[in-house]
Amino acid sequence: MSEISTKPPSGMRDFLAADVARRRHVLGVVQRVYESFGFVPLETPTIENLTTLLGKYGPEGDQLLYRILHRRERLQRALAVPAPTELDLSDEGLRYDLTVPLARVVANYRDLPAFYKRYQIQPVWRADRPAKGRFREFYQCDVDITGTRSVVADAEVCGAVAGVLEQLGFTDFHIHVNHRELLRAFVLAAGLTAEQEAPALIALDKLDKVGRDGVLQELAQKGFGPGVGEALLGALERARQPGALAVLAAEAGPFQAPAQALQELFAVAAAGPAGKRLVFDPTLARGLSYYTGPIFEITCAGLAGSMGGGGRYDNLIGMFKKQQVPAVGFSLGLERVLLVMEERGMFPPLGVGPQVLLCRMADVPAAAAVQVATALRSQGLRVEVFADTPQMGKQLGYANTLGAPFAAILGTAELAAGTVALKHLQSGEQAAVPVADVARHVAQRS
RNA sequence: GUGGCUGUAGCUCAGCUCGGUUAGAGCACAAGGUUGUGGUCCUUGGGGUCGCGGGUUCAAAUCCCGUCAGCCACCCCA
Repeated sequence: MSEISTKPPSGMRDFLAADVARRRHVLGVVQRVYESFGFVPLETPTIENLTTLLGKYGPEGDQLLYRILHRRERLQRALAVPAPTELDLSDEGLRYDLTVPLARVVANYRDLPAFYKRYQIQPVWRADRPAKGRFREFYQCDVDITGTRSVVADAEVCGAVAGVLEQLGFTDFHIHVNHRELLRAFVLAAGLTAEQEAPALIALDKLDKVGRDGVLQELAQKGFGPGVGEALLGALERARQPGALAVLAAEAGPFQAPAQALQELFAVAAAGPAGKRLVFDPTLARGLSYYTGPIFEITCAGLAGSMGGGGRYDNLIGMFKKQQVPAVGFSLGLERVLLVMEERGMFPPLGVGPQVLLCRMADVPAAAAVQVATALRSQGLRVEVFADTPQMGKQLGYANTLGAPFAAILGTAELAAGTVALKHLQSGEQAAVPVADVARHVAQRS
């Protein structure tokens, strides 16, 4: 194959007009709802220094970073050393999420508001293996609040994403909630060490998918004793029972503080759009290493992964400056939302392309057609001028291809009368309409 | 990272099991069905070194090996 591949890189996509319209529809709702919560926009560079990105996501995350090669002489120098490593060859990478860039920004601009509420809608890149609903370039829609440990902030970020999904027409999503300290308490109570926490949590996260026996099997494979697995699972299953959170919150001990924190979160969130969506899920773990408190994940029937996730990360900003700044955030995955909406046909009619195709006879000067088109556009119409003058059948056929609802035909008779022959393509009805009245006619028939 | 499936025209695919005349269909595209009217219909046409490389054979889209790419399910994530 000597031809150059015309496909976009693996895991990345082109968006044609209809795709862009659907994406903009969702993004418009996201932006409107986020701003209604008082969040202000932020945009950061595509590229960050590797020192900013590395060590924030855990080892799996570092592995998935897109790295940018040194340029020119620096690359030559780096290649000259024996057995150069990734770190020798690159100094920058594509951003992996929007949370770490936010942490950098908060650490960098000391005159930001004490309680900085920012939203950010930008693409991120992960060198992951592509799958259904998973891409290497995808958009995240983040809301975060820095500078406060208040449960109000936790409830507000949940409320913002719940508000977005409701505005888009979702009725069956849930926000699973857990607490990192609660998880740790369960693991320690079952007799595991702190180092065993991570692998144990990964196994537990699969409870819904592989079932009780599957989890026990995986725990056994990882070298945990059978008693340990049973103890852990038993405790978590009890925690899943209705009212269990209240029991945990009532007992003095390591479970009390995080359980009370979650109770408070549920109580405050109940007053907002997230209220009826929150469900306590003691098995929720989440992969990113920077979470410290409550953690969230959005699930929706029929979607394998999650539509979004988030949590509290009180130590991340402190990695960029001496002073610790607490923070909490939530991220919606645009393409996950789009995937479900497409499968369910949740999009309203989205106007794409011209409303009117201006067709002209061969004996009408091009300038006259452009002049009429300009007049129509000043009425607020989306108008395309057919560039050439083939047979009228060709021009109308093209109007069909475009999906334009109207064709405006301009011949010498219409030109002299100051009208167009306005044809409604679907009904075939056609009438002589003064140029000044076209927008009104289009509005009536649309 | 693990397991499975699929690569034939711009798109969706048939043909492959049992190798054998110029590799097909539908859709899309273009021209025409007479020159100011489309969507249906009819006719005609352009377009493919059958993903790539190697092997077996007189002969490979078809059988074998490798490779690349895509898809699906796990894992993980948004």
